[in-house]
Amino acid sequence: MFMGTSYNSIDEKNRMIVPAKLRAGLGARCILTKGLDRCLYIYTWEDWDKQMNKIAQLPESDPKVRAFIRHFCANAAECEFDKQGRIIIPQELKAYAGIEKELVTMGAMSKIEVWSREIWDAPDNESKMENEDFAMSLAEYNF
Amino acid sequence: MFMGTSYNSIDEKNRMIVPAKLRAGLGARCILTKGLDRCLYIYTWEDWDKQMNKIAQLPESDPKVRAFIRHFCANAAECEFDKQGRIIIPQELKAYAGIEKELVTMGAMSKIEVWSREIWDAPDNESKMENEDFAMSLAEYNF
DNA sequence: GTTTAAAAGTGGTGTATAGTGGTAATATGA
DNA sequence: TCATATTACCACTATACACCACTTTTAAAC
Repeated sequence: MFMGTSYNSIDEKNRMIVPAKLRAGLGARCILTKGLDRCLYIYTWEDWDKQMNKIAQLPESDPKVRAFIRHFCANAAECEFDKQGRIIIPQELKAYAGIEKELVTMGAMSKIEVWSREIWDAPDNESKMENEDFAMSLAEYNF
Repeated sequence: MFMGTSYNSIDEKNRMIVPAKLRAGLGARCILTKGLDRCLYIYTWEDWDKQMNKIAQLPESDPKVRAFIRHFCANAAECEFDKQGRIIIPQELKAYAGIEKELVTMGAMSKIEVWSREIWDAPDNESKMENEDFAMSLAEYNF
């Protein structure tokens, strides 16, 4: 179970630190790919496998399903850590997430999300629930 | 069932004591996260786990669910006690609760609430209802 | 009521390691 | 062969963590 938030940066060689606490939950390698919002997902190898199996159940005749598969798989990169615990973010993914320098890494249950700090902190970021929204959602889901 | 109130302080290293009486009800570790008002919640690991399992059932394709997961996980910290029974409060949570030095810790049924003392004692603290007010409100729920 | 002892809470110090930046070596392509 | 890009390696710094010592409070016994 990944959780917690870290603020770090990416260097000119596109290396990013995976915070030690989160790193401990990944093995020797991990999968980096495009997320559903403007962020990147990091999966453990095992969870990635599960996701793939889930997706494999979807009907490929549906164009939306095909687009979904492309979104996930075409950009997936298998990453290994260097001795300092960093992975390299491919250009394509970096661009997709709008990452320039500062980034936010957060645990999100079975995966890790990586955001550009500017995008994450932006006032119009709908993915970031403010407190009242959150309280409302709690009621909605009978929490 | 957590009960009682304690007044303590946080030090420069963001360490706070979990009062011994409350600590006994938590195991070796606990979860610290944002509360609904301007306070923090401490959950037992078991309670947290239950909540997480509930959330894991929700469909991730729903943007609200994703935001929900982010709010829950990103703001949560798994805490372990040091030999003196203290936990470390992450910067983000400290800022959210407006904690500077003095804090109030109170048992609240299945969880523990942590408040900045200044905010808790403030005359405009709506969370601290005086008798007539809350008695009225409870009538609404047939209490 | 006073004394004693144990537990709870506070503060500080040193060490390990996480994170950052840079350099060297290897590979790749022109 | 040379220039560029990529990868692996190394070194430094700041922070976080574990440990220790002390103070204060609470409880208990005389």
